[in-house]
This record gives sequence, structure tokens and C-alpha cells, in this order.
Amino acid sequence: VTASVEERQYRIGEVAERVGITPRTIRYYEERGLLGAESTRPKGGHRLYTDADVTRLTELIRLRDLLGLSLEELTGLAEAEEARAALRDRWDDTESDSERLRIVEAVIPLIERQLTLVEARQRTLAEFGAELKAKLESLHERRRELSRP
Amino acid sequence: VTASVEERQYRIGEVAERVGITPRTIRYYEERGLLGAESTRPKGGHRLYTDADVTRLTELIRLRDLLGLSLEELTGLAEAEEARAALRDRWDDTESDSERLRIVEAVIPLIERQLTLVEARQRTLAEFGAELKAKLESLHERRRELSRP
DNA sequence: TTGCTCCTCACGTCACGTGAGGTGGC
DNA sequence: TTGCTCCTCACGTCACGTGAGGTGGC
Repeated sequence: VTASVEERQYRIGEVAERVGITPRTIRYYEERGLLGAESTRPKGGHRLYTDADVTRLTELIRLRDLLGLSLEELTGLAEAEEARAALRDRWDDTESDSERLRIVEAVIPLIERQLTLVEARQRTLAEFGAELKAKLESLHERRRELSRP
Repeated sequence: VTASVEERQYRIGEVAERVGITPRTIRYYEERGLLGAESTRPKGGHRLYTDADVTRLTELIRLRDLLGLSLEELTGLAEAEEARAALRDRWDDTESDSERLRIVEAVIPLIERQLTLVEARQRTLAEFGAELKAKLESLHERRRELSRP
């Protein structure tokens, strides 16, 4: 597949550093089918990635870290990123308007699911934080009582 | 160790269910030194836990799940729960006021560290949520454009 | 040509999951 | 006594970490 515009390519080490993971993780995700290996790569040849790949990986890692999802759960939500990437990359290409509409309408519920998960976690975290603050308050209180002569 | 008040005791399965984990996880934490096995238990005898143990475990699991901490990192923060439990359990016991003050002043910075971690995660989650909402907005916009005749 | 990064096995590790076979308390 | 839950190995799994030995591009 040849791009009309000459796009900057990255090697696995640079991608890993930008995303904040190791090359091993990227290879593992590819091995498990999460990243879609380029079929063009010759056996033993170096892997090459685009800016879109970096964005996609960053999103995946964020979902993994912030929501604690397994790779299997990630695979489901990752479809959203794939479709969004398809939207972004092929927006000006040969896709028809009806095809674009189909992609948009497929992506919306996936992003909504992500948002639901994030908001649920935000609520439990807020609750936890409130409890910690209450604990701190009562500890300070006790310290004041014990410090009094 | 005999308690002055007859305290309700729980077996590992009941504790696991209340905390939302499996008995295996509890045994593993004990094996790794996170839970402090009762030295009184005979080899092969059943493990028994108190309400204080359940509370402690719940806090540990919450830190693990919400912050994604490793068991080694948990061990550090767990000292806070241990000390707080000591405070709660032995508050009316033989401890002197100076000893109580020492415990309180040891616990405060540990809870503060927990709060710092929780607040940091709250911020990144809020940022993520905002990005997701922005994405949804632009997707809805695109859908409107494409749906227009 | 020299480094550097990359490649593919392949074994190790962390945090448990999952039986296998056996013992203990209401 | 009968179930049920518990016990201790011990091997399996998931998500990578970590070399071992070798090849590829500026």
C-alpha cells in the first residue's frame, strides 16, 4: 500500500518510547492480534509504524492502565480506535458518503461504552478520595487531642 | 491471644466473597507476607479472620484495582492500614498516650500518600473523559453533516 | 566497515486460576 | 455419618521481562 503523501515512519523502539511501553509489549500485542501486523513485512524485517499507529497504541495503553482491562476486553474496545483511524485515514479517499456514515454510526456506541467505563471509575475514585479525606480529618483530630497537655 | 469481647470469626471463603476476590488470592497475599498469618494456626488448620481483617483486605484490593499497584507497592501503603488497624483495635488497650500519638503521626503521611495517588489518577481520568466527550461531539457533528440530504 | 537497533526463539516472572487428593468442623 | 468448606501441593495462564544469538539499515 503506497501513501499519496510521504508519511514519516517510526521503528518499534521509537514508538515504544513515545507511548511509554517496551518493544516487547508491542510485539506481544501484535502476536495476540491487537495491532494487525503489516502483511508486507518480510520475515525478519523491521516493523514500521505511522503516527496513526502511535495514536492508536496510546489509546489502548490508556484504556489498559486507567481501566485495568485485559487484552481480551481491550480487543473489543479497540475496534473503536480501528474504525476511528479508518475514518481519519480514509476520509478523503475513495469512501462513499454512505460508507462514511456507516463508520461514524458504528464508532459512536463504542466511544460511548468507553465513556461509560471511565465515568464509572471516576465515581468510585471520587468516593475513595472522599473516604481518605475523612480518614485524614479524624487522624488530625486525634493528633490534636493527644498533643493537648 | 484472647479477646475480651467475643468477636465474630470468618472463614476464608466468606471473607473472599465479602471482599470480592477468591480464597486463592488471600492465601497468595499471606504467602507473600502481605497479610500476616496467625502463628497460632496449626499446620493444615483452617484460617480465621476478623472484621478488622476484612476491612484491611478491602482497602488493599481497592488500592490494587483503582491504582493498579503491584503487590510490592501495595506492601508499602499497606503499612498504613496495619497501623490504622492497630490504632482501632488497641485504642482502649494498654497503649500509652505517647504511643498512640506516635502511631497517629506515623499513619498520617501514609494516608496522605494514598490521597496523592488517588488525586493524580482522578486528574488523568478526568482528562481522558473530557477527550472522549470531545470525540463524541465531533462524531455526532459528522453524522449530522452526512445525514443532511 | 562499525555501531546501533532491530529480529526471533525461548525461558523466567508476577499474580493469581485450577484441579488433585486429602483433612476438619457444624 | 454425611456434606460442605477448608487444606496443601503443583502445574497452568496471562502479560509481559530478559537474555541468547543473529541479521539489517543509516
